[in-house]
Amino acid sequence: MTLFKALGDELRLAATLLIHRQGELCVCELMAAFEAPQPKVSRHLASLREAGLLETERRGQWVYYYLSPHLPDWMERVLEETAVNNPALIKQPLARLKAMADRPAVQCP
Amino acid sequence: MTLFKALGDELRLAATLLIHRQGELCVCELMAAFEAPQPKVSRHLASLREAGLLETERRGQWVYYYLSPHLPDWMERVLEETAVNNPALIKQPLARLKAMADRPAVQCP
DNA sequence: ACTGCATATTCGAATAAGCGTATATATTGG
DNA sequence: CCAATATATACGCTTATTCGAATATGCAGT
Repeated sequence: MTLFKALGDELRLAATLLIHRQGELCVCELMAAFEAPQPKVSRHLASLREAGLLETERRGQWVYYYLSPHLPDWMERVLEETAVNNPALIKQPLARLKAMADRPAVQCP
Repeated sequence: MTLFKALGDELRLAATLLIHRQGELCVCELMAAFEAPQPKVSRHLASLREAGLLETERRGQWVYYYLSPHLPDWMERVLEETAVNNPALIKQPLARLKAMADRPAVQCP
């Protein structure tokens, strides 16, 4: 049961929720959303991946993180409950993400 | 969002689920269930209480811990999901609890 | 091959968590 | 008041986490 330890850090929790909300995000987008230095973001994403929560796909120079499709249903429900009931956790990061300039590969402009 | 940090420790998570399952438990029952020393149990329970997950009621020499009635519904659902999908977490503690001798104030013998 | 950008990793330092032992507090029953 | 039991807290120590700075890797374009 490493789920809760993984979500026990504020940045990791918010990043997970933001990724859940957005489908997928690359490191530089998360840096912008959380105004956090690159190694910090990278490290936390790595531990989320090691915990089995996230998976990655390299696309050009960017590495995209998304929720693991192998996540047990109950864990997805936990994330969903958390997201629905704590919108404040990602409100600002979401705003900064939308305001981000030179965002790579935005799906719907 | 201190919920996940509180549940990030294995003993705290299992104790919370056991209390959720049993309604309420005193410190010595949890010591027996987890075969853990008293200060350890006491400290973890204190941090769960500080996190708002548990409340206490002294009854004679015993202090009973139970899920806070003020827990937001979504947190209760998270606990429920976790309990239902991770029965192994409390299986042995539950067995030891039932096998416990001189258990104080058992509701239904 | 070289440069620039994105990401990952390493390193040492700082901080926080957790533990066991010892001690303090509360309650009960003499 | 005293002894016994249950629980809480304080202390020092060990181990984990987290961090920033520096460095390494990987890909793209020239």
